[in-house]
Amino acid sequence: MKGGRIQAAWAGAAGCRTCGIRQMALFADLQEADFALIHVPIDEIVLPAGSNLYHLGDQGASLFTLRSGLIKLVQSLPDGAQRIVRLRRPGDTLGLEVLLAAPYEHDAVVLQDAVLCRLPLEVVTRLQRETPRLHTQLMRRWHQSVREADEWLTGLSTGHARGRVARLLLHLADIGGSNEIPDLFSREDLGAILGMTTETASRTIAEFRRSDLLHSLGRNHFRCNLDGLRQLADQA
Amino acid sequence: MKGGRIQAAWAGAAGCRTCGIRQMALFADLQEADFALIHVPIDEIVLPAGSNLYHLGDQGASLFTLRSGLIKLVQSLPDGAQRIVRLRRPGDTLGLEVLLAAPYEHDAVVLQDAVLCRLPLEVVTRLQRETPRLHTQLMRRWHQSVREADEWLTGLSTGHARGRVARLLLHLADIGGSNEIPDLFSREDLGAILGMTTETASRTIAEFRRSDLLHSLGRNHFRCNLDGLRQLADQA
DNA sequence: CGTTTGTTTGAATAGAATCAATGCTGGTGG
DNA sequence: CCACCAGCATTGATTCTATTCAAACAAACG
Repeated sequence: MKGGRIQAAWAGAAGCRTCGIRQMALFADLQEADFALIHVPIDEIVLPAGSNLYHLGDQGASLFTLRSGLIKLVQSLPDGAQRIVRLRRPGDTLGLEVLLAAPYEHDAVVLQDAVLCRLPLEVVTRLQRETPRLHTQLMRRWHQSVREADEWLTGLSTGHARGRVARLLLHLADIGGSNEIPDLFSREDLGAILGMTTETASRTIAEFRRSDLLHSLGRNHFRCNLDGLRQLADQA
Repeated sequence: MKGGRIQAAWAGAAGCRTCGIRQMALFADLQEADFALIHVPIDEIVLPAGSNLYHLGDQGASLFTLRSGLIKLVQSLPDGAQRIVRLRRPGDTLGLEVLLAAPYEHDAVVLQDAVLCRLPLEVVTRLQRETPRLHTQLMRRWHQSVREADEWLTGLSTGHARGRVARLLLHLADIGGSNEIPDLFSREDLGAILGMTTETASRTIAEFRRSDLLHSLGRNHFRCNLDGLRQLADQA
């Protein structure tokens, strides 16, 4: 968890035109002619869970589109504690800050085996210069980051532990589109998302299980009582 | 503080070309020719402290540049509590979300008498379409919002009350460029920024005063011991 | 001058952090 | 195949912190 450099396995140049997730990615609105502007191959990167895509402070020259898997963006506090600031899911873009010549602002750590496309800065800036069709998508991505950040602040960092955990679970269920939450996070990660200790996260989950708000389906895999959680989320 | 509709006093069309704060605002990079693209007058709006620039959920048709004053962006929680999510200072842009046809995502409440320029959506979208010189500034603004949001999450919503208050005070001093903090916030606002009760905010400030970390210069106007605060901020 | 609004302070309670120990699980190597 | 080990997760006991409810105070305002 500490060491972590990029353990990338190059998996060939991606075919953006025929990309299966393009409609949900940064290049969604590009048209046939626009692809001619891409003069550099778009690499595909495969990273195992636990590895790092980039580090806070690195001066990067690439953005990334996450094709599959799950990545956490982490910032460290002065006292050494860590806080997970956002999650990136398939279709999301990582490293937008390099468009402003800024270094990466987080540690990007893989939670579930990830496949990404590496978009060289020059490709994106060129497209940005030549075609207006990238602008909207770029703004959409920025906007989504801001929205998610605000939501984490108000929903996941405010109020009592029970309410925060409940809201996170609902959020995850909502994303997954069912009332099941797959084995994504360690208790430590839960704590780092919610700004509480591992122990409190564990205790709260245990309490939810006893109150039949959660039902274990395996290691950290749950089915949840959405209505019950919603009630907690809205009050506490 | 509750009522609040826009109590705008129209103060004439602003002359963007000769604007005193343009170099720090959204239109910083525009050139002479670009201004010809602005076919609608840019109104100037004056709002007194306590009034509302816009409300969460309003379907807006304008962005705003804050020329002077201070504005808080507030989101309400399901249980009725409020959380201040960001502050906007002179030079900042408000309402970027309307570029994506989204309704305003916060209540924008004036903390210090404010003067703003109202930028009609059509003006900004036209400039965006016709000149590349707006793109960088737009991205800079989005980027700054994300950065600020992340900073609030890690710095102001994590750890003990003392550390959070200390970090906020340092942040304010840093912005002001001195070790003095003017009378900006009520205790209630401090609580809403830091995610704690008014009482805890009050107690913490009182404690800082007793420990000579703060020295009262008036109502809520302080001189602060930066080194002492830094020590608290880094550990707690 | 009384009234309102915001601040401070107090006492009691509830909540979360901390410190420490135990349990569980999956992986490794004998 | 089994025994052991390492890494999480859980649980308990205690301490510390923040919230809550309530009251006193101060300043600002009509």
